[in-house]
Formats: sequence, C-alpha cells, structure tokens
Amino acid sequence: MSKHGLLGAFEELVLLAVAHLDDEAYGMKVRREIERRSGREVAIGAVYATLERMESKGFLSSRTVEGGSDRRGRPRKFFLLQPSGVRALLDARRLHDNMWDGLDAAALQRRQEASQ
Amino acid sequence: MSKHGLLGAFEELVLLAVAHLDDEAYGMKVRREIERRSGREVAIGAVYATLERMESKGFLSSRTVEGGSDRRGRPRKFFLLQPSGVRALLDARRLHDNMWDGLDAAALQRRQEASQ
DNA sequence: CTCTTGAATTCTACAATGTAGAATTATACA
DNA sequence: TGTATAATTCTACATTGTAGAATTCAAGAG
Repeated sequence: MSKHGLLGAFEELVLLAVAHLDDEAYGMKVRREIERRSGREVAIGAVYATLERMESKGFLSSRTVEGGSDRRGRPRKFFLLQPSGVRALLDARRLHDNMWDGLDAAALQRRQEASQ
Repeated sequence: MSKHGLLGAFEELVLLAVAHLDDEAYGMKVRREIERRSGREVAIGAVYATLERMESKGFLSSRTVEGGSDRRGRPRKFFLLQPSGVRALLDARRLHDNMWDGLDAAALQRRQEASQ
C-alpha cells in the first residue's frame, strides 16, 4: 500500500474475500474464496503474507481457534475486517469508479480500433 | 503484473488514463488526468516507469512527436492503448466486479459493526 | 551565440507488494 | 507411536510502486 493509502490489487482481493466470509475467514478459506470468485489459482503463501500485512496495518484483526472435537489439523487463525479496512475498501472502490467513469467495454473497443 | 495476468493497482490507473485521453496521452498529461480523477498527487517517475512497463508488455504503443512551431520544451512521447491492453482492462474490471458482487458500503459497515 | 526559462522525459535507488513452493506444526485416529 | 490431514509459517526472489534529482530539447531574450 502506498504512502497515499492506495490498496494493492491483491490486497483488495484479500480484504474483499474476508468481507464475504464474515467471521469464517481463515487463510485456506480465503484462498478458496478468491479462487472461486476469480477463477484463478492463488499461491497460498501470497494469501498469508497479505493477511499479515493487512493485520499489521490495522485493516484486519485476528484470533486463533483450536480445532473442535472432530476436526483434524492445525488451529485456525481467523481474520476480521476492521473499520479502517472497510474505509480502505470503500476508498479503493470510489477511486476505481472515478477512473472508469465514462468508459465501458464498447467504448474501449471502438476507441482502440479507430486509432490504429 | 503477475504471471496470471493480474494488473497492478497503479498499472490499471495508468491504462485507464491513457484510455480517457485517447490519442493525447503523454506522460505529463497522464499524470494530470490521474490527479484530476483521483484527487491525489502522483509522482511523475511512477507514471513514466509504469508507461514503459505497459509498453514492454504490449499493452501500449508509443510514438514521439517533435514540438510544434510555438511549443517550448522537449518532444512528447504519445502512448496508445493496444488490443491486449483493452483486454487486460476488461479482465481487471470483471475480476473486480466478481469480487465485489454482493457487497456494498452499507453491507460492509453493518457486517463490521455487528462483529465487534 | 549563449543564457534562461519552460516542458517534458529519463535516470537512480530504494521500498512495498506479489509469487512460489517447501517446511513445519498441530490434531485425531488407527 | 505412526500416519494422514489441515493448516500455517518460512524463505527467497521477482515485480511493481515511490520519490525526486538530473537531463534533454526547443524557443525567445539579450
């Protein structure tokens, strides 16, 4: 994230996945959510690194929960969106909308074809 | 840009500014366009570096034009969006829409407040 | 002709973000 | 105790983003 508070592209994906998952957001599930919605494979290391970074900026909080009675495997670390994270997402969205305003798929195609 | 073809956040801004400026897109003007639409200051080095990178990926082409009869200063280097650049922008937009689908400002606020 | 000013690009060095996959940790059950 | 499963952590590197100084080019003043 830049000094001006711009979210990176992947940072935004991660925060949005956490938002969708509400209080069920832990690393592996965040990855699945991004993969499901984007149709792309995501490196698990990238997800954890980004979750950490977002937490260190205060956009996410976390708590660790031991496995239940039947669940195998390591404890899960759940992440939760914080107010500043919500703000960062809304800012990113507004910026995006401002930059796209007046452009659409058809306009882009026309413009690009006309100028060759 | 990742191996999976994801545009970086600033890369997207630069391509969009070029799209808006049509055939009038050169470095300084791209910067002004981004600043105008985003309300943020942009480092000029960042703009040129990103324009270069986008050209080397084939998303933009460029041509250099000498100053006219009255214009002072150095020649301008104009950039033009290419078909693959259009595709990259549309992909970024679809991804964005897929990730935001079902969320809005109100939902984010509610969700985040409810879970504290 | 050379100096100054204006307009723009280029360069340099570094910080932050993104990628990839191997290694490790923790739990439950056979 | 050993093994399978679920998940996180670590390591190393590549790409993108930031900041501002330096340079280049052209026109007009003197």
